[in-house]
Amino acid sequence: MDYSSCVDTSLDLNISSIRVKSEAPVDAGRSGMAKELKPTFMDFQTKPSSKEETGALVEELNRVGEENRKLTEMLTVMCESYNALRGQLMDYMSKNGEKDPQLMKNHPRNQGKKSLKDKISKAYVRTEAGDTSLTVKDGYQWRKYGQKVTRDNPCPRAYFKCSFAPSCPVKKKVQRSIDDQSVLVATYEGEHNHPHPSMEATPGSNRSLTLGSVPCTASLASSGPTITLDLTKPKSSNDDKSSKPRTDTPEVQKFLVEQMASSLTKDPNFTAALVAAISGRMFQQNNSEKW
DNA sequence: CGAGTTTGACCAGCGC
DNA sequence: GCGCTGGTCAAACTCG
Repeated sequence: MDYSSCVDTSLDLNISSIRVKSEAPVDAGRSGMAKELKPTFMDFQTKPSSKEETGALVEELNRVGEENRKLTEMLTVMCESYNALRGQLMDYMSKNGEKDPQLMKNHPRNQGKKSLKDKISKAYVRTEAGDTSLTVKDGYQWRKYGQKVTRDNPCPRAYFKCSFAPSCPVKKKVQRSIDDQSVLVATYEGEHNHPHPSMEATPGSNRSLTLGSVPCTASLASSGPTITLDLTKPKSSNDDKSSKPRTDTPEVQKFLVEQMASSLTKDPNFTAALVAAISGRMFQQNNSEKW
C-alpha cells in the first residue's frame, strides 16, 4: 500500500488569509483582526496602494507559496518514510510474528479455536508512572468482561467488548508490555459497525490545537488530511495594544510569516499534529480499504 | 436501581 | 485422558 499516492499532501495554510491580511493596511491597535478583515479589504479595493506595496505583496505571496510547496514536499517525504518503515515492519513481523507473544492469534492453538479474526490491530499507549489501570482511551465505549494473568506476562490482561453499539463485534485486549510496563498494549479484534463516537459528534474529526503561537486545526476530510493554520487569530484573547507588535509594514509582515514558517517546521507540536493527521487519515484509509 | 467492574468457574483447543 | 492455557461467562459487588 502506498500512502503517498492516496494521501492528499496539499496543505491549506490559509494563505488567502495571509494575503488579505497583508494587503490591508493593518491597524496595530486592532484586537479582533478576523472580523475586521472584510471592511479593511474593501478599503483596500477603494483605495489602491502604491506600486511598490503591490510589488512587495506579490513577492510575499510568491514566497509564502514557496513555503507551502516546501511543506508539501516535506509531507510527501514523511509519507514515503512512513511507507518504507511500514514495509520493514511488515517484513519483520512476517519473519518473527510467531516469536511475538502478543501475536498469539497466529499461534495454531488459537487459530483452531475460532475462525481467525480477520481484523486485528494493535496500539501502544504510554501511561503515566502511577497509572495502574488498564484503560486505553481511544474514544470508544468499552465494557470489561474479564481479566486474566497470562503465562508470558505477569501483568494481567483485561478483556473488553465495545459497548457503544450492542451489535458491535469488536473486542479489545489490554495488557502492559512485558518490556516496558508503562506501555499498554491494546489489541483490537474485528471492526466497529458504527461510527466513532467522537466522529459522530464532530463530522470530519477536526482537532483544534495550538502550535507554538499559532492556532491550528487538523482535519481529516474525505479529500485528505488538512492542517489549517489560522494565522488571522491573535495568539491569545488578552493580547493588548502594548504587547502586540506593529504589523503594518511589509517588512514586519514578512518577518512574521518567516517566523511562523520557521517555528512551524521546528515545532515538535506541529510535527505531532502532522503525524496525528496523517496516521489518522491512513488508519481511516486502511479501514475503508478493508471494508 | 441500573450500569459497569471484579473474580472465580467454566469451556475449548492443544500438547504430551 | 489429563493438564495447561487463553478466552468467556455470570454472580456478586461497587458506584453514582
